[in-house]
This record gives sequence, structure tokens and C-alpha cells, in this order.
Amino acid sequence: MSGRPAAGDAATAAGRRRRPRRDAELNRERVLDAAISAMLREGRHVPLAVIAAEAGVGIGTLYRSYPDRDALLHALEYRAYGLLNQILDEVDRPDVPGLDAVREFLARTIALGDQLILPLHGAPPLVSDRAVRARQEINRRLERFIERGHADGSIRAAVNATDVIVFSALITQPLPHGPGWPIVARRQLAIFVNGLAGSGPAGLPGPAVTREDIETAFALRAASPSPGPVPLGDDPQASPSPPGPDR
Amino acid sequence: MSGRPAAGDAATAAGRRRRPRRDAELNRERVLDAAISAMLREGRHVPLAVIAAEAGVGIGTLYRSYPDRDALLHALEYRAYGLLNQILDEVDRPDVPGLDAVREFLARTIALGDQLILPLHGAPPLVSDRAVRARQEINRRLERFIERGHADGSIRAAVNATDVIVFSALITQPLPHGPGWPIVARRQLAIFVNGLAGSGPAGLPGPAVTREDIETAFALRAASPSPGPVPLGDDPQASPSPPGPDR
DNA sequence: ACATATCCGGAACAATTCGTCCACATCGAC
DNA sequence: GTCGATGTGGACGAATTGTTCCGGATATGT
Repeated sequence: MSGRPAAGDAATAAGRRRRPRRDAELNRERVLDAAISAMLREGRHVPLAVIAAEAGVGIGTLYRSYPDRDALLHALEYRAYGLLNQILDEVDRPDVPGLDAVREFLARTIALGDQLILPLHGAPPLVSDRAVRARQEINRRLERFIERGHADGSIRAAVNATDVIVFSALITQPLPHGPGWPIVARRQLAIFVNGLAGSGPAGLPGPAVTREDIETAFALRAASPSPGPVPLGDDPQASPSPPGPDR
Repeated sequence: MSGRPAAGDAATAAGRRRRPRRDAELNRERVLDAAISAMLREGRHVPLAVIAAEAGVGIGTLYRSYPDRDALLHALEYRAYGLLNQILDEVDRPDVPGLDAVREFLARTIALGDQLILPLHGAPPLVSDRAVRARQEINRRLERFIERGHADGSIRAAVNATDVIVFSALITQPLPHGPGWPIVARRQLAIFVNGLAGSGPAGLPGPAVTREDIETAFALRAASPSPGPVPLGDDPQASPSPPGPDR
């Protein structure tokens, strides 16, 4: 991080490249937004040309930022993880009971709507190590909420952190999310939270499912489309696209 | 409807056509099965040629039964509705409490796995009147379970039939449904059912959502891809392609 | 067993979509 | 204001996918 040329002086240093142009970055954002709205409207396979048009940029511009459709989806996904971590920042106050933290997290997740609905679901969850790390961090932080809830008695013991993670994944799926969807989703949330807290018949069926199990399932699913054993290291276009959704 | 030639005699009647050949019908089933497995493996946009190959039929055969991809998806969806109604038949014994009926229905739904996961979600829910009718019937029957649950006290009053319908839609979404998925889903179900039954803080947030609201949301979403105000009556390809998935 | 309506297969053709390339425009540092 | 690096746009060839068509194979009723 120390090598990053501060805007003021080091641009001449060891021949490092300038900071990316402002308009270029703006265009990248525009493309991401257009991608969400176009895919929501016409399905995940809208021609990239349509997205470019909707973003008001040329097709060449789109291709420079995102070499192919996967790169675009990946950027979308990564940005979504940034949003989730942002929510977690806001929600994670150590004094609130675990159950309330969970509820609040899920409520804000629902409120984000389209921003999450599309990126996180319905297509191969891409596996760059950046993305995997981001996902793991989110999961870990949610896990902490649950543990806190177990400790303070607001969440019954049988409930696993994974159960919450899975619910959050379900509730952000691209179902008929017309104007009425947030209402419907909030009702689901209320029922779910009630199920977490209730002191009903104690146990949950089947063995517990761990965070690692879920990660594995994701990885498997992502790897399957290409029959060969793809190495799935980090993708080459790591630095250009979303430089700062993590702030 | 009365004009359908009974298998036994009327074949010679007014020059009506013979009964469709057995092998043809078999091939149609094969194609549907192959479509599910191929789409599950490679995503919803596998080339139709791949599906045909996997079904062991020629591409021409596929096209004769299903004039385009939508027709194929439609047939899949319709078959899924058939399965759901079949489950409802088995579950609907008038003596069991409403909550148990709901639980059983959802449990079997989960057990169906791939058969539902793919057809029902992730792409425009097609609107032929046949499909709409089937969906409405399922919804109505579930509604009856809920009302029974309200009456016998097994389901708290704030819960709407729609809430259950929405959950059933969520739980059959194509999430990472690797080998571990049924376990995860069953846990979600347990939490949900607990939330239905619990006597926690009474109300649910927001106004109630009716079955009609959901149907509307579906219709809107399906209509949206084409910007113009499509009338969305029944689609023209109703009769030729899937003559008997309703067996 | 025969006749024939029905169905099959896949090669050939058409329509989309992808992805590249390069002449021109624009930004930012000086 | 000037200059060079960086970014832009869209026409074009390549590749993929969709769709048709028809000679030949097969089931079905008699």
C-alpha cells in the first residue's frame, strides 16, 4: 500500500502509471448500473450491446472495463459484497441483542432491493479469491451476531449461523419483486425472526450445516459448468474494475 | 373438450387423427428431463442442441414438440404444477391440523428437488391461461390449509396464505443445491413453521398481501420484457406442443 | 403382412451475439 | 495552452445459436 503514488508527487517515481481518469471510472459505474437494470428487465442474457447503450457508452468501452460477461457479473457481485459489509458496519453495535442485529441486517438487506437481487443470485457464483474472501468476511460477521444471540438468550440454541445466511440468500432472490415485494419480504422476515426466537419444540432436523459447507457448495456449483478441473485462481482483471467498494 | 377422440373407437369417426404415437410422447418426456439436467448443469441458456443430444433425440424432434425455448420452459413449468397438485392430493386429509398440512406440503416440495427448482424460477413466469389456472388452483388449495389452521388454532391469525406461498417459492429457488441442500432447506422449513405457529409478538408488518397481488406481480414481471402493453391473453402455441403433461 | 399417417434425424441456412481494432476525442500534468 | 497518455465509439469478421426442411424410418390400425 505504501507504493501507491500519492496524487501530489510520486507520479514520476518509478514510472508508475497515473491515476485512472475520472470519466473512465464514472463510465464503469454507469455500466454496472445499466447492467442491473437491463438484466432485471430482459433477463440475465441481455446482449452486452444493450447494456452499453443503456449506460450511454460504446460497446468498446464496456469491453475494455469488463472483458466478458463474467467479468461484469463478477464486478456486480463484488460491489454487492461491499454494500453488505457496509450494512454490517452500521448494524454492528455491541450493545444490541443478537436477534435485533440479525433482524436489522436482514431488513436493510431487503431494502437494498435490486442492488443485491441480481448480483448475488441465479448464475454461477464466481470464485475469485477476492470474492471468496469478501463472502467469508460477511459470513464471519453474521456468525458473531448469532453467537451473541445465543449468549444473551435472544436466539434459540438450535439455530445456526448458516441458517441465517441461507435465509438472507433466499430473501434476496429475484422473485416477482414488483412494487409489492418489499412488503412481502418484510413479512417473511418477521416470520423467520419469530421462528428464530420462539421457544417452540427445541431442535432442528438434520445435522448442523457449517459456513464451510456453504462455501463448498458455492465453489462446487461455480466450478461445474466447465467440465475440466479449472484452477480457479484469481482472475486477471482484478485491479481495474472496482477499486473501492470496500470503504 | 368433448371432441377429444376416446382411445377405443372414435378414431374413424369424422376423419379425426389417430392417437399420438407412443414413442413421440416418450421422447417429449425425455426432452423435458434432459432440459432440467442440462440447464441445471450449464445454466438456463444451454443451446437447445445440447438438450436434444442429452435426450438422445435429434434437434428436429425437439423443435417439433417445443417450437422455441419458451415453449420448453412452459412445458416444464406446467409439469411442475402437476407435481404440486399431486402432492396436495396426498397431503390434503381433512383431519390433520392446518399447520401440519402446510409442513408436510413444504417438506415434500423440498424433496422434489430439481424437478421444481428449475422450472418454477429464475426466468419469466410464462402466462398461458392454462398455467395461470393451475397456479391459482394450487394457491387456493394452500389457502384452505391456512384457513383450517386459523380455525383449529395451529397457525396464528396474522399469517396470511400468501406468506406460505411465498415461502414455498423461496425454498424452491435454485440456490447452491449441492448434496447438502435438502438438509439446509429442511432447517429453513423448521424455522419457518416455528415462526408460523409461535405465539410471539402478534402482528406482522405492513398490510396483508393477497393471492391476487402475487398473481399480479407474476403477470407484470412476465409482461415486462416486451416494453409495449402486451395483452397477455393465452399464447398461441397452446395446443400444438405439450398435448398431455396433465395426464 | 400392408399401407400410411406420424415421427425422426441432422445437414443447411439464417439470425444473433461476441469480441477486436483503430482513427479520433478527451483528460490531466506541466 | 500544449502534449502525450488514456479513453471512446462503432463498424466488421468470427463464432455461436436458432430454425427450417425433407428423405428416410417406424409405429399403428386393419
